[in-house]
Amino acid sequence: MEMQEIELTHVDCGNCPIRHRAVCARCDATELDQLEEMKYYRTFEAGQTIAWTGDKLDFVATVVSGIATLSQTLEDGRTQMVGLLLPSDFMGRPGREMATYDVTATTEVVMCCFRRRPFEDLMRSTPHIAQRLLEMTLDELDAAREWMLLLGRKTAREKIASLLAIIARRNATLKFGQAQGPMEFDLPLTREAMADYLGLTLETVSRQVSALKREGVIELAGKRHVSVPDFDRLMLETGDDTDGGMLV
Amino acid sequence: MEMQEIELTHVDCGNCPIRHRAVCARCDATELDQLEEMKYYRTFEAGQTIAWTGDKLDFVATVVSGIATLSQTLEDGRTQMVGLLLPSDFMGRPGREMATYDVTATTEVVMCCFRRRPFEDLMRSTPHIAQRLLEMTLDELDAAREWMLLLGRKTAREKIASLLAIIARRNATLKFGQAQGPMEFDLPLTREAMADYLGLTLETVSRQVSALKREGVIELAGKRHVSVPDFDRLMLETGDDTDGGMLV
DNA sequence: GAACAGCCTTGATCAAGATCAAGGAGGGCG
DNA sequence: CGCCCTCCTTGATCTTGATCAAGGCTGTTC
Repeated sequence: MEMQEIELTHVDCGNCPIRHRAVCARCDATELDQLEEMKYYRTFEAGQTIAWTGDKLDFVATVVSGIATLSQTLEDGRTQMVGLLLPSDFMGRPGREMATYDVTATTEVVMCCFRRRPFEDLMRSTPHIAQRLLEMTLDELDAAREWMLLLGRKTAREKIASLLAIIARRNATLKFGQAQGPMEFDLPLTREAMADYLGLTLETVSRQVSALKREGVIELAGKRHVSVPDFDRLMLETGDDTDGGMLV
Repeated sequence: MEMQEIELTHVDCGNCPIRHRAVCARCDATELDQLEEMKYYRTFEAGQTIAWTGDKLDFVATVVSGIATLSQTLEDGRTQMVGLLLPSDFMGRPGREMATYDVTATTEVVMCCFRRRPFEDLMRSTPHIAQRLLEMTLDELDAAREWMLLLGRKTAREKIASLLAIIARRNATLKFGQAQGPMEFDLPLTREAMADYLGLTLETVSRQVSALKREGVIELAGKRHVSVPDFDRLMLETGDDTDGGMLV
């Protein structure tokens, strides 16, 4: 069966990724209509908690705009970010009632939501959806494993470089379809959130970012705006294999 | 649709988890027959590499017996284990040609394999399979995220305690259907493999295991045989929330 | 049973990153 | 404008786990 992107013209919400990514790849009009009827939008403010671990979560959703994080916390308050939701990412788990992570809006976030029950029903009657979700979940699993390598074996400097590379790449992909040229972007995370992502303290993040700046690997305008004059130079700092990898 | 375990009597390989877990949960005889025809077994010796990152991998498989690991390596050789395959776990990715991790047999391993192409075809025509694989993949993703918390935020001692708890629990589940009583098991991993799992060095693993033994949290017979006199006591050392968690 | 190999333990020292502490930059608001 | 608040930076010191090094245990091979 061949992948086939639908015409976006018959989608009233061009941004809504559940159509574009999770369903439309192999869709027909009927399915779209069903999804169309059950979807609704919610907006969360920056800093707002979308769900706490253990909360009942009666919807699944995709991020339309903004950035949200998934994180887990130990008894004594140490927290580790375990997922970063960018536009088009999927959130929630069909077949599970409870949230298993804290979900927090980092910026203002718009989500396209589907009530869980009807979505599950549709999933059962529409094989493409499970297949597409499987693909997306496998991609997430790959990303999680890349992240495990980072957490377990990289130095602080390599962690920072890796995070910058990930954001830069993802940004470039969103904008241009692929990475290219000198890159420039705003960090969507505070130093503390970066630390939670990387398993470091915020002081260490700050120091390493300063070091990369001092050495000309990156340039900073203000605290958040980053430009990367030479992406390959940055990649050298990540510790990653230069050829393989990056399949996601 | 209700889950429904098949009678294992009409399965010639009672152990083969792709039948039992990935397919049989919602199966009919026809599907079983198709799977039956395309499956074959392979045995790998302890220490043998099943696939290197980048290798062409023309099958998917489930572990029938033995233990295998997934790991990733940085340019300079630092390695991080990113997956542990125990009996009934699934390996390989429908829709992808290449292995993205090194897969290594830790003990002798028997796998029940399906050539990738026919399996993918079957998956397309049999929605249950994608749905079941999605469930399994989501479970793996949860486990990976739990693991990220461990790698990013736990101390060496907590890491060791967590690993022991995971193995103890998994072992008890396999044997009794759920955790219970005083637990006893053989470590399936060398100290070095444990270190790769936990993002530590083998020396640190050795020291922390010794410390837990010295303090009576665990008992050791030889280097590998562990018994846990009081599971709750061990859990206290993991740093985890005692109530929540462990949804997988 | 001696020699060897693989795996593990323990000790001494070192260094990366955490922790503790102080203060700076920018932005919103009275 | 001045105040406060959040976020960030930098310095000094401490701690955890890494690194370097030596040797022990167990099982296998000849």
